[in-house]
Amino acid sequence: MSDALVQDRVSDAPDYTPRQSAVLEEALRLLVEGGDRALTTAAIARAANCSKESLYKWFGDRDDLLAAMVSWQAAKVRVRTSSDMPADGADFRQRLEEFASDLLTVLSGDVSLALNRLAIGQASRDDSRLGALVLKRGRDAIRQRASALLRSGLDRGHLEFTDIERAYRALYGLVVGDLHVRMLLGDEPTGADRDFRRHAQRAIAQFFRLYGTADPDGKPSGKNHNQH
Amino acid sequence: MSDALVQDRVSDAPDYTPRQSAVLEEALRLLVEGGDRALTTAAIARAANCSKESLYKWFGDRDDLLAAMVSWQAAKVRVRTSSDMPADGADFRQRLEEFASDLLTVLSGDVSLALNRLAIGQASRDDSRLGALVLKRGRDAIRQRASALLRSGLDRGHLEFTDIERAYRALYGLVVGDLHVRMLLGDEPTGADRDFRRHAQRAIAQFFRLYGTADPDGKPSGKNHNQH
DNA sequence: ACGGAACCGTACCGTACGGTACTCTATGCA
DNA sequence: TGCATAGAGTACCGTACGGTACGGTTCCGT
Repeated sequence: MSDALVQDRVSDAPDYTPRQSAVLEEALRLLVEGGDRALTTAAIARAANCSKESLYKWFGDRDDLLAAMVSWQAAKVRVRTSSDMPADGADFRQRLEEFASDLLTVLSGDVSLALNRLAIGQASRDDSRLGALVLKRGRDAIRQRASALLRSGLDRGHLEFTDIERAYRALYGLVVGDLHVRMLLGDEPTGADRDFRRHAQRAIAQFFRLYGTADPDGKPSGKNHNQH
Repeated sequence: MSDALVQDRVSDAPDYTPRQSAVLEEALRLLVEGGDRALTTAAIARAANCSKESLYKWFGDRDDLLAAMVSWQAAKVRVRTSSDMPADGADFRQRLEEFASDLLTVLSGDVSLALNRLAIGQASRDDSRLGALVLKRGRDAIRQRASALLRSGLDRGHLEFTDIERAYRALYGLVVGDLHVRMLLGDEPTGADRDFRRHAQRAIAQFFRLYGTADPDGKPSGKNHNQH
């Protein structure tokens, strides 16, 4: 699946006209402010100053429009895949902390929460592609970035693991915990949870205690018990 | 919030008549099989062989009926809070593994997923209590059980931590990872993820590397770096 | 200046759902 | 036996939404 990265980037990201982008932007605003109930075709047309007929001409179905919203938002959020690889151990650790902090920031964003709620709410409908779309454009993109980072840490000897999937899952779990689902259910994170940088640092520290090598500059320590 | 446990147990668990319970059961079946679209008052009445008028008389509003479904399911799932506390370190570890395995089993259950989807889908509506209800009756109940376990491990010297909230969050994260949200979005866990017992064991092993004392029979080792 | 395409605003249609009212049956009680 | 209450089944109402059709306006190419 990773060998089709470039093709995905091109074929899956339809470029919308400025007008269409504006419409999608208004639709996202409506969704964030009023939830799925506010996201009627009439309301979108009104908010975007266009006619319903144009909506159907530009995006096809209503479901197609929802899908376009996901694609559009995913394209906007697409993180800068920092081209340069981390230099030393301290740098690598900081990269991980940045990733963790970014992850928390993205997941707790208004638009992300609203879109995830929408997709989850429709996940039961068998004809809905929204869930799969969010998984692909959202979570898998995040996993790609994390996996690249983890692999680089492995190659440089900052990390030790055999199964990158397990390492990623632990990383994600330590960083996010149940915060995401709580927020999806409408829980507002309380004071301590709002300090993403601090929490990211703690989570990464724990991650290093599980998968890190003792030496901050590389050279596996052999102390790691993750394989058996 | 923990000092009101018994009161909560009593006042928040309305006991439904057998007839009402049967209706709620049918409603849950409908929800699982057809999603929220299938959960119309007419469909519920038809499935439960009762009249819509009776539905409104028994449960009030439609939202009240949804809330009743959550309460009913939560009461059914209410875990046996194993009265006896773990004996030695091995026993304690097994208790944690059981908790982790149970957690994964519950979260991946049909009804749990359907109800969480329903509540999340409505979390944007400002007048919906479903999200808060699921948080309280579902997740907080789980956290209570885990917290009791963690505290017992701390008291007996199997674990070391200062902030039980952080310890719980790490535990939850290591066990669940992003599996729950993936499933909520409609992703079917692939082969390896289905083996909950194995995964639970691995997660607990990692948790012990973060919060466990070296000695399996107690006595803090001082090797734990979780506080600062 | 003319013709046409794009498109906004609105009206319209069919349908589906939440909620209510009404009729008819059965069961319990005096 | 007569009566009352509960409840099933159904018809009904208002509303809201997805989707389509139509008139009017603006803008562009010729």
